[in-house]
Amino acid sequence: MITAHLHKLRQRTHVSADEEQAIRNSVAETRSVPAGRVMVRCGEPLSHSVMLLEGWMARVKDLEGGARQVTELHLPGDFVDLHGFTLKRLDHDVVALTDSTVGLVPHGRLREITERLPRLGRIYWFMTNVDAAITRELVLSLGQRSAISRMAHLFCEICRRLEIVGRGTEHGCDFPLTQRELSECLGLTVVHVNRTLQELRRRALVELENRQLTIRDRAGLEALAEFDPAYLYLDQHRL
Amino acid sequence: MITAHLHKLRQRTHVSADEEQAIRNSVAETRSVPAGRVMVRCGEPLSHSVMLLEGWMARVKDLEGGARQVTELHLPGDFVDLHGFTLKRLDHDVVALTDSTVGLVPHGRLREITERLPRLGRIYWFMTNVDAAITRELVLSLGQRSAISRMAHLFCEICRRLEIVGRGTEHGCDFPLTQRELSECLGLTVVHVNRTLQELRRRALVELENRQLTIRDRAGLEALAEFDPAYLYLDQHRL
DNA sequence: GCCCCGATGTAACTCATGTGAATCCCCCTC
DNA sequence: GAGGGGGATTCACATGAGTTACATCGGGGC
Repeated sequence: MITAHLHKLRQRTHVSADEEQAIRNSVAETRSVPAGRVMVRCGEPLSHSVMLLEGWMARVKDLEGGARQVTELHLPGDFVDLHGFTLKRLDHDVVALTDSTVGLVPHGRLREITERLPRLGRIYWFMTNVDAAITRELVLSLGQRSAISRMAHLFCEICRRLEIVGRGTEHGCDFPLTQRELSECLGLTVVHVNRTLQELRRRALVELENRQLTIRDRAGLEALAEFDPAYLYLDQHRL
Repeated sequence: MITAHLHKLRQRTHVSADEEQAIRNSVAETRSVPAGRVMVRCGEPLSHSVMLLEGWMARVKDLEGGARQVTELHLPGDFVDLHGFTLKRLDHDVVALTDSTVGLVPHGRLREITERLPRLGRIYWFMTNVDAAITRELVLSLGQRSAISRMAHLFCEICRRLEIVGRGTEHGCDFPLTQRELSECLGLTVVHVNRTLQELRRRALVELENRQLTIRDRAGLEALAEFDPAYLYLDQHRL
């Protein structure tokens, strides 16, 4: 269950047996979460962090008029609120997009890790910095990329991130979001998401049907998106 | 010189005498940097982090066609690339927007801090997480706020952040960006920045002249922006 | 088998923002 | 004080994306 998380870490750096044991011991409890549930609520005091074992979640920020923006999508193996360990409360909600399974990690255990296994502490610091890099790339998308390039970029990113945890291939992956949720990720309206999706299909780049993403022309898609995975920091790091 | 940085930290948490000493000792060298210089270049291997002592800098990401997006503005007291300590290379450039002074902090000394002063390590982890929160708020702006609300939000944020380090008041602050740079922060064209600026002036909310920002109606500005400073985490934290 | 309801698909029209110039205005320099 | 250059401003026009309104599809409940 926790293997996705370990895959994700080992993609980026060595994890010793000691460190792996500490990670396993850090999960105090696992829980099922139904789709739609608010897993972590904006502003509430936090005493543990949530490791996503199975399913998809999203960090969302709302505006008064009802507008909603997804700030980051979370896939199996991600900590959805590791930053909550130092921040102690979040500036956004975390909601389950699908039925999910999570592991709860008490902040006390994370704190011990920073005291007893400073290297593992740096690994987790690193992982929050990778989250931040993903968010910066989204800023670039929202600020400068056209709707179609933006959507292409999201597909490239998600598929690549799923590959790492053994849930996607170069030809596609599960993609359980509705067009409404997709629109909240991309800063577009549902109608325009629909148009853009059709344009991607018309250009024979991707197909999205039945919550399944099929990539027909990966090179073409990545070119359209100007996708460069460097910001995911997928190579090995000394930490 | 380093006082802005200490102010910024002490706004958020207690810093002991020991910790303060470690911070002061961490700066190996100070340097002057002219406006326009690329301080840290995307992708280059890093061996130290840069603390901004005086002046403004920006993290920028470029697209092939020449489009450029600022992902975060940096003010005196900020580390511009503390995340580089764990990432080892950046996914963006850092450029000086004004003549600046910086302190260089070798990664070795940061590493020692995580080993010998784990609490100070957590404080710095916390600070990178605050940077990430600022970036998330920008995602919300770019994805959902209108041009005028987006610009109002930026003014609210910058002024508040400058107040903390003693360089702004509730009535305004220095604002040395050109309209082009402003457009790169907001994901707008220069022309539309100009229009929007005039609309803000017409509504008697702010005035921007001679690189000086004057806030005429703070409550009105914050309402227009839906500005809630919670995401800056300005209260005291136990770390 | 039928009804609901959410998700998806389409079309027509509107509007915020982008494009591409031209002009103006300082401020600097020679 | 003539010339130059970057920034600011303005205008006319183009367009990508939003809005509104409806039609269709498809699965789940009864």
